[in-house]
Amino acid sequence: MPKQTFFNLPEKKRQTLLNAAEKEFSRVPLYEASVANIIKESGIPRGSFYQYFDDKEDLYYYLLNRYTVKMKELLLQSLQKQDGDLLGAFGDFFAKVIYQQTNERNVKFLKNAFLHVAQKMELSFSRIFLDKSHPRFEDILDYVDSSRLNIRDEKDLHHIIQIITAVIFRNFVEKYANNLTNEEAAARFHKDLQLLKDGLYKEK
Amino acid sequence: MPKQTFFNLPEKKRQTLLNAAEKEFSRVPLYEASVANIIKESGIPRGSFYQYFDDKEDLYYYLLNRYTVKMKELLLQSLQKQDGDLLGAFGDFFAKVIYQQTNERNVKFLKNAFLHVAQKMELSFSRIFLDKSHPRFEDILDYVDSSRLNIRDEKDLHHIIQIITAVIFRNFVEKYANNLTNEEAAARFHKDLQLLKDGLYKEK
DNA sequence: CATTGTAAGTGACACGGTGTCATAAGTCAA
DNA sequence: TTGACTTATGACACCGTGTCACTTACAATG
Repeated sequence: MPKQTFFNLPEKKRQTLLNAAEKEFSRVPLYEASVANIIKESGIPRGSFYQYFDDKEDLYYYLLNRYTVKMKELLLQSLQKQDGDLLGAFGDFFAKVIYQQTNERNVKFLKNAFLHVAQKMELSFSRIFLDKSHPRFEDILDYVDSSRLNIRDEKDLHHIIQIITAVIFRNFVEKYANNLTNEEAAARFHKDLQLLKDGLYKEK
Repeated sequence: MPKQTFFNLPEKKRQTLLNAAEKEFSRVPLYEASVANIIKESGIPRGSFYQYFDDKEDLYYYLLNRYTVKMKELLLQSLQKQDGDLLGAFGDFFAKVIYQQTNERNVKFLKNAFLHVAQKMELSFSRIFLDKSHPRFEDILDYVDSSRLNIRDEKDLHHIIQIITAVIFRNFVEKYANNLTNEEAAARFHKDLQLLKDGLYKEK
């Protein structure tokens, strides 16, 4: 978190700084962004910057957090609008976020946030399952028994693979982030698979 | 991709370099890793390193790709073992990966790979929905109509939220990575929600 | 209003990492 | 032996980070 000193700053100076930061983080992802650019843009001396923030990341996650707070607000609205229907609310929420981002800078900021994270790593990971150019194996989809799946065409199958990839990925993250035992991690993932299989909603 | 020069190297030298690289990338995530350490460890001159690789990332993704190739092999085995049962295969696969990683260096390499990516960003994102300390709002779960959901207890609800978070996150990534139109992105996400709702499997 | 103590501001600088480039060394065929 | 090409090498220019000794601002106090 930014230091108290930062919050004591006159409104205008603080805004100038945040503005310059948002500009820089919209230009490039976190690890390519530089404090040098932010202070040049905002005219803040280098020493002052480090008076306010521990480092680049400190400022970045402060900004990101402001975005997520707004998102939470949107999700809540969606939930109320949809009378507590969870998936309906998420659908509404997703649309709201993407349609509402008309400010180019916001779009780029979010783009960098989502991409930096995922582009290289998760995409490389999901390529395991979908990329036909991956060496040594025929397309893995040939081995899937589609007859048991709730799908109409190949496109649906891709959706299913995407969903499972996202979920298994998150399970790996959780296991490693929280140092779960193998048993605990396997149990959690099994539960997720069960829910995916049967559906998140009760049968009508 | 590494240059041909790298593959022309004598086996031993190449192994020494890859070994040093894996050690460094196991020690810290990609953006904290340094070429300096890798060449010090392997005794390769700096100039040579840049003869073989464009940069740090070039080498990193080459290593990561070797991991994913192994994973693809494992997934294929699981699929065959489970007679094409998709979710069964993924369950088997997940267990195989986590139980099989007994080499401490491998574990750390994967840990850094999964975490670097996700820890900060996606966790910050999922906190929107789960973190009670997030400002300004009562716990969002209070607004969810649980009666429609296929759950027995609060733990199940958390699983459901985790699943949806993973899927919506991936949808944001796809939208921004591939510059999907809002309509296309919304349609894809809607399809995912439909699948989640009804379940990935046909009813028995 | 001078004094003094505390908080904030500042920029030069030491440090460390990156990628390049001029030069040296190796290889091989004529 | 020579020439043409490929590979090896490490010194170096460049750039960004975070710190620190010093300055300035400001508020409380006698």
